Amino acid sequence: MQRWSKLFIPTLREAPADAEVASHKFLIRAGYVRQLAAGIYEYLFMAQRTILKITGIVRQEMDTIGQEMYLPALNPREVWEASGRWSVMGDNMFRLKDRKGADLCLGMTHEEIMTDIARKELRSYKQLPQIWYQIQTKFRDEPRPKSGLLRVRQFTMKDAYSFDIDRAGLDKSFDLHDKVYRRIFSRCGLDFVAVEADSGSMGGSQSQEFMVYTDAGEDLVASCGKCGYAANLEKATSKLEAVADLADNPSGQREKVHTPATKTIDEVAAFLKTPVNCNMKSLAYVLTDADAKGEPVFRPLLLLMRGNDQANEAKVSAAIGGREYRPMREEEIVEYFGTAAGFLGPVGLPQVKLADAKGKPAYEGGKKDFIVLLDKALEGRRNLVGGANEADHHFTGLNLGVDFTVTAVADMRNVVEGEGCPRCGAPLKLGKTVEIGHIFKLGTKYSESMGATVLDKDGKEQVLIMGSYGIGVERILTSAIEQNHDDNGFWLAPSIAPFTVVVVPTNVRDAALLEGAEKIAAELEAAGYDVLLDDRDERPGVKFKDADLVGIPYRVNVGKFFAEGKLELVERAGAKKTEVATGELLGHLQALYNPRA
RNA sequence: CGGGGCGUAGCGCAGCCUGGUAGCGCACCUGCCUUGGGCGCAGGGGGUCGCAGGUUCGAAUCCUGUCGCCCCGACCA
Repeated sequence: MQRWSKLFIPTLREAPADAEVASHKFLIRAGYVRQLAAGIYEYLFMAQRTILKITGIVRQEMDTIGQEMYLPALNPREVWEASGRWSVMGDNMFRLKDRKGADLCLGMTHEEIMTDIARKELRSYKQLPQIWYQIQTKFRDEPRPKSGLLRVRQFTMKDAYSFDIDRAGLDKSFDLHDKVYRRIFSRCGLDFVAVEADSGSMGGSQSQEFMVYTDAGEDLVASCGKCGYAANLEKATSKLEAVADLADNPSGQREKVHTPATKTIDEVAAFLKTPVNCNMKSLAYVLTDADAKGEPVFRPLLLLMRGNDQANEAKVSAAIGGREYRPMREEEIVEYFGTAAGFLGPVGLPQVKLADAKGKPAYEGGKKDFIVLLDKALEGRRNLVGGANEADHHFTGLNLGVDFTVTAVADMRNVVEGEGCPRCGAPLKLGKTVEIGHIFKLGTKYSESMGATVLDKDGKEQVLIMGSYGIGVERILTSAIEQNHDDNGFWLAPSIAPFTVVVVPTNVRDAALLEGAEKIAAELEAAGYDVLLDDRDERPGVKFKDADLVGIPYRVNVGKFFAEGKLELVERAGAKKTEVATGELLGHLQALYNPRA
């Protein structure tokens, strides 16, 4: 039993002005955390208690399928060079030097370190499969930390890695994690959804995210209420309604038309009186690659999309093998296209082949050669309208293969709410979410680049097949708060709350009340509850407000009816008050939640 | 990296435009009072006004620089 009067729980009446989302406001107000710097937080007593409960559940569940380790956060450059991610991670990685001048970094994930252990130690297929995990601090120099604990630069992650001899083994390991993750999030009281996701810089073939719906989230998920399809917008596809193509030009060929002062797609469409969907939008970027010597090479990149569609950054990134890219600057547009933005198009652009993700010497060809990507939604379309690479002019009647060619076709557009589910055709819904977990089938990306192999039955060397699996521990807390709060505070599931019940004597100067409360608190503790006794010499109003604020799911008031042998049991979630006889309290509470059950 | 906003007591804010001894509410300390939803009365402690330069007799206030924090954007040519 803990006594509130002895604890440091610095609650605030007002939220700090720079807190926007509910979880941020309440974590500060409830005295859980304080900020040290942008994206760096101090976890005080209450937060730490909750985090320990969460990691306790994570550990208990993970131990059913894997083994816990603890790896260094301080990593030497060489290991990251071996996988090629020393450069890929860019500014997101915290880097430092030791006294000898050697490069080090702070680990942002641990594929490299785990793979390093595997390559040094694993020798035989007989040692497989292995699932290794840890619960550890990660460091990521986010471009923009925000929303309190939702996007930070230092956080706790449960990261797990699987090593198998073949694909079937990986499927099994992946499946085990899927099941364990569902149990973990359920036990933490979260309302979550598993969705198809993009693998991003992790690489690999398949990945699945675990998301919690909340407006504080940064990710969009497209979901189908009918068949259960759900995917991150970075991955989601849809069934598009067919669009009628424009008729052939009278000449049967492309025609250049004068389109003065029509810089935007909407202006062009309105001017030519054509549907926006029949206009082809040209988006110009510059992608960065490395040449054979590892020096950066810049390459113009042109995306062709339907006029009313939006490019999805992650999909584009996937289409170009994860290489970095940025919007083309104005002067570059003039240099590459010979005209200013607004009238860009693919006709007459020199092109190179798109090297695959493994292709070492990047691209051949001249410096001005383009990579041109056509969005899937434009595949098969005829007589498109597009820029003529000449001021105030567009082409009509553009046809792929006749008037222009492309390097590749790829799905790059954002799905729009209401479009058909790719599986069943029912309208898709979009919702904002927070990512709380992510599981990847990595394949051989790390084992191959770092040389992690074992001998198989035939004595043949085989590259390890890997998976990696992460849970954002603090995000379980923040998303729980986002899901369960009102004006007065929040409530956590008893499994992760810092205390399961707070016992509140309304007046500690009344010896009978205080003694009674102590007795009740001791009794509850004996029954397995984490009990907080609010023995502070404060007025009842102050105690009630604080109790409502700090996330404890149950409260017992020891007050004016105590003399008659009665108590009040308050369920924070529904603000439901029940009057119970003193002797019947435990039974009532156990009906709601029994820590020994 | 681009744009916007803000740095004055632990929290929330005023004062700045128009320079002249730094204020309010909450919180905190002492006493009295009160005890079922942030009670009342009285007294009190706490701030190099983010930092560094400059202008001035005098700077929280004006100027320059810098650091920090928050928000939006970093896609639609």
